[in-house]
Amino acid sequence: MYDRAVSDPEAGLSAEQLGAYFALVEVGSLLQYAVDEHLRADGDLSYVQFQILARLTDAPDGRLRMTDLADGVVYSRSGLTYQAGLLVNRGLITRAPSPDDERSVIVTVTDAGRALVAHVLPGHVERVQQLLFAPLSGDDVTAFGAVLGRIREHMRAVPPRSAKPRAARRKAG
Amino acid sequence: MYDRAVSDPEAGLSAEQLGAYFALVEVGSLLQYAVDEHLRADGDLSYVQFQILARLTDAPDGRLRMTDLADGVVYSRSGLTYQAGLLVNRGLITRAPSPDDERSVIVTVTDAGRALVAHVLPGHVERVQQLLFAPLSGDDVTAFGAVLGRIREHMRAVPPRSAKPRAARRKAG
DNA sequence: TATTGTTATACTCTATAACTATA
DNA sequence: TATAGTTATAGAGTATAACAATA
Repeated sequence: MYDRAVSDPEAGLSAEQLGAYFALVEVGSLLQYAVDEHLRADGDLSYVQFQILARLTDAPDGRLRMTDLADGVVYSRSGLTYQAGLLVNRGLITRAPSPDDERSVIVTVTDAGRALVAHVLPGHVERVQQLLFAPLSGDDVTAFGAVLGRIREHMRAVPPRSAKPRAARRKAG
Repeated sequence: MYDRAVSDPEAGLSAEQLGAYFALVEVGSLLQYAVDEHLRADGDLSYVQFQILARLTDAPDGRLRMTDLADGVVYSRSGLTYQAGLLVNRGLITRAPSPDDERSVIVTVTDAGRALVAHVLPGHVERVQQLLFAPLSGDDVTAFGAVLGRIREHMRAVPPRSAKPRAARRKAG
């Protein structure tokens, strides 16, 4: 890769860090690509749509507020509204105002939505297995997962994305 | 995450694998997001554009063929043409037909392009350092990089993306 | 006044197919 | 006939801002 440009000693990344960074970017990109392709072909779903459905499938009663979904799926609010609209049109989820808080909208997976997740899941998992884990030993997975978990926690300590735009906007004008 | 839905024993991912997978997706996404944001703010560059410039900066004489760029940057040919067009408009690269093979186009970084990379690089590396490596020990980085490298090699053994569309199309019709 | 969500809109990016030109 | 690249075009996705409604 562009090692010479980036591993300038001044810049502050060792050759080893650099290699890990590039590998992470490439692996993440390739995995994303493969998984996306499968979900699209097998269920006509984008990865984001799959995430929404899967999260709902896991939630108690298959229900979550829009805000809760947005926090997990990384989206802007309008982006989530857009995606949710697509899923509603396909009968995979429903939206209804919350009884508790009339401002909120409760999203619920339909049976069709659950069925689609179930349909797509085996192939999804298979791809992950074959692409990501096939070349790794059990110990590798343990070590890899541990480090990633640590990084994730560290990153989470930093600002959340969906919160910033709205909150920051109001101050700036 | 959607553990219940995905960790179905039938499906074939252990809880540990699942955790690693989710962590990878989240870390990759967060890192991408942060880095993208910085490149955009500091240099008005998308990550892809930055990759193109950085790869050229590293190449001998700062020159590469379009095809070589496409292979590395994961793009469809038309997508690369589009991005290259943007960079040409900004004076960051130039395009010229290859003397060797008149079909080919040689892309070259301009001084302005090199300057922009140099301008953006410190901040870019800083983000990676702070977000990705800050919570890791030297040993962590070593282990992490080793596993990622193995995965990457494994993934590379699988089909390349930019090659498929064109090659597959001709057979299908 | 703050929060939840939608809508309108504009823009970026990507992919497909058709096309040109060279090998 | 195969390869390199461009163009036209259409579609998906995203972000911003303005908006309505509830707390």
